Amino acid sequence: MGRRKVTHQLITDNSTRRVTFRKRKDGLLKKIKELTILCGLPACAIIYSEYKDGPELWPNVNEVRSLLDRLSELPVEKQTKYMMDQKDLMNKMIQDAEKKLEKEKAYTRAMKLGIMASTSDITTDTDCSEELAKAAEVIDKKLKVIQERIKVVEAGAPIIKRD
Amino acid sequence: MGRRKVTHQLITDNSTRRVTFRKRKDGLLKKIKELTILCGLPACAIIYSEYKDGPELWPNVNEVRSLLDRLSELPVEKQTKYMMDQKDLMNKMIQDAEKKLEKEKAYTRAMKLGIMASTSDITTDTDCSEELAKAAEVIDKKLKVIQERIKVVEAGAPIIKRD
DNA sequence: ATCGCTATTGTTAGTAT
DNA sequence: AATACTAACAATAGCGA
Repeated sequence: MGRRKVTHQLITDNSTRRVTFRKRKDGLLKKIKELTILCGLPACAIIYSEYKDGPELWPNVNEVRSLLDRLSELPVEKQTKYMMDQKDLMNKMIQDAEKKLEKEKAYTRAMKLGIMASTSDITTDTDCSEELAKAAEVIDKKLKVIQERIKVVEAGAPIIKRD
Repeated sequence: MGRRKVTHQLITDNSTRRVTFRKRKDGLLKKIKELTILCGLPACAIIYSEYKDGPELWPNVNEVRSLLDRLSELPVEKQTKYMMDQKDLMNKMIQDAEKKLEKEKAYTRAMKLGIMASTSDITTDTDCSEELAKAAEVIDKKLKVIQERIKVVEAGAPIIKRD
């Protein structure tokens, strides 16, 4: 039959989860591709799964170089500015990362691009996956609200709440 | 009324593009969130836009370090394997990219870390390279405009416009 | 496990406010 | 420009092969 309503909870059944993963991952990558094309902007996604040794990436790396080059042309201050303009959490990360940059030039360049991997690491601990999933949901809602606020504030619009 | 069929082309109208960006970006982030929750895996997305100084990230950057560390621990063979294991639509693009990777060892390094950027300069896309080439042109102009803006902002001009 | 198939739910383009 | 609405279209859950 058709589909069931989305549940927003960890899929416990292994095969179902695998299938869902593949379907949704494909859909996701497609979405990103569309976004970049429709809006003419750079974006990427990194997805880790238990089914592959490494993360699945979007898009390919052909076009990355041009972006890197373009950014490399920018004075360092502005490159750094990308990161500093991000919220507090980013700041710490950057600082920490900067140490590694000295060792790894290539890596450094990528970092300066503001390209970072992150994870909520809700890894499948069968013990408390349920609780974690719920927690994640709650946190996510909070985040959404916060992001909305940020958006509104940055847009310079007053925060009007009506009921 | 409802919607029109998807066009898969750069939206030239500014306001339309902006609205589409916000809608689709939100949808995308939601999708990623769902994927991570449903499948219990870490994933992230990074989206650059002309509307913000820095990229929009999902989810947050708190756990980035652990993820990066985890990746660094992987043996190089498996890091490389990331790309080779792709079977889906990315396959073609990956293979194509692979050749270029050999030339760019440093860049490859960053890639192996799973840190990637992308641009809409998708001149090599096999599907609709012509249209995309056009898009790339437009994007290029956009980028210049953006850089100009950055300069202005750096010069100390406030962007706060409200009353 | 993977693929094809649809009934359904989910997403969003255009419109009005 | 942001928000709300809704029709149309797209994504996909559950099945069967």
